[in-house]
Amino acid sequence: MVRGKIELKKIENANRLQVSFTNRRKVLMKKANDLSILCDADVALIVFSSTGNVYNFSSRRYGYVAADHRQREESMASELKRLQLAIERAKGKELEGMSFSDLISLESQLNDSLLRVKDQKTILLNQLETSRLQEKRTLEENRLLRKQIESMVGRGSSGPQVEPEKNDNEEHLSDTSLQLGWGKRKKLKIERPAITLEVQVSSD
Amino acid sequence: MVRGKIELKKIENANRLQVSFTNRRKVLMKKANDLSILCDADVALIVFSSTGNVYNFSSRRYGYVAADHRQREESMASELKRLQLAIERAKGKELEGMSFSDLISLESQLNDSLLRVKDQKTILLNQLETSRLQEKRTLEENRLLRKQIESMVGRGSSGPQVEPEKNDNEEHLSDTSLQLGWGKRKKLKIERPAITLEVQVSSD
DNA sequence: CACTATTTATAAGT
DNA sequence: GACTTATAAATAGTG
Repeated sequence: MVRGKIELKKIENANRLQVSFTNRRKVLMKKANDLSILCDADVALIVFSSTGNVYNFSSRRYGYVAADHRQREESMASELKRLQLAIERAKGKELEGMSFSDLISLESQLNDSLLRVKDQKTILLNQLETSRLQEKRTLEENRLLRKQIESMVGRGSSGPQVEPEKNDNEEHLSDTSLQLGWGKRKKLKIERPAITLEVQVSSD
Repeated sequence: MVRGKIELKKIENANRLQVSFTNRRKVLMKKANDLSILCDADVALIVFSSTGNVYNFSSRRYGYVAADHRQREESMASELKRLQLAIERAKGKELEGMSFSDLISLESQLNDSLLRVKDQKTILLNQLETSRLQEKRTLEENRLLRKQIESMVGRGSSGPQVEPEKNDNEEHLSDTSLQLGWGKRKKLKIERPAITLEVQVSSD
């Protein structure tokens, strides 16, 4: 700048500071704008003067508004806090501040939840049972078909015209059904907690 | 700038754009810094390049960090989503995608929660009982004190100096304990499902 | 990255 | 603020 480099420290003269602030702010905004246009960038700039004024620039090609951001972030933060508390309470923690009637409705909600979870378990198991039965039926059908073919071909042929590789299909299917369930049956059985009934009864 | 004014529109040559972006970004940052120091202002600047890079400057004299606002917002949003799902599941909804073992651990967690909630109810009730007893004791004490005063003053005084309206307090407390609980026990008891064991056995 | 011609930005004064 | 001026900084293009 003029008359030698200026040193990088706060301008003491309030008047000069104000003038410098105005000029530099305008230039900064302009350069931010130039950058965003010339170089296809998204730029957001917010300036608080020492007197408390706020100046804002945003290219907002992505709808970015610095001022809004604060608000949005704040509201998200509070929503997050709320949800975290709700979860803690659903886990049966942070219950200290709750009234008795709140506790009761929470308890009843948890009971509802338990029912739903158990229903879902039942649904899953039924699905497995169904597919196991279907698999069994398919296997039986296959067996019958193979028998039928054998009797049709008779002992006249030396090689199998219907390749036993068809078994591949069958095997694949049973593999799937195994994956889906029966390999885990025992494990599932073990993981049974026998506490539900006990808890419910004892608590009343 | 050089060779006549440049026009304010996106630089088409990708290479030149990149160079220009780098230079201009640096200058913009420097000027933001200069402004904040020289003019005692708070400046926050965020730049997203067209390639997705993020550059940030903040004087943050007010603790304001324009920094990865977007990133923070994104992570908050996903955290929010996660929590919302967790809550739905704690409520026993949105269970479709869950594996059987997940369902089982959810069930066991819900059982834990129930226990805790019931404990908390008990604690609350005990507290109420305790304070009710204490209240009773205080009343008794008051009665004795009044008697003592009466005997000290003798038959000289005509009206009661300690008002018997204190009874109000006691009634309020017992009302509360009634409101809070015992009317709903039966309802909770009814909500028992007996499906789990049956299902597990039949599936084997 | 360095150089260079030219435009911009700037402080101080009017 | 707006204009002026002397000088520093930034910039696009080039080597």
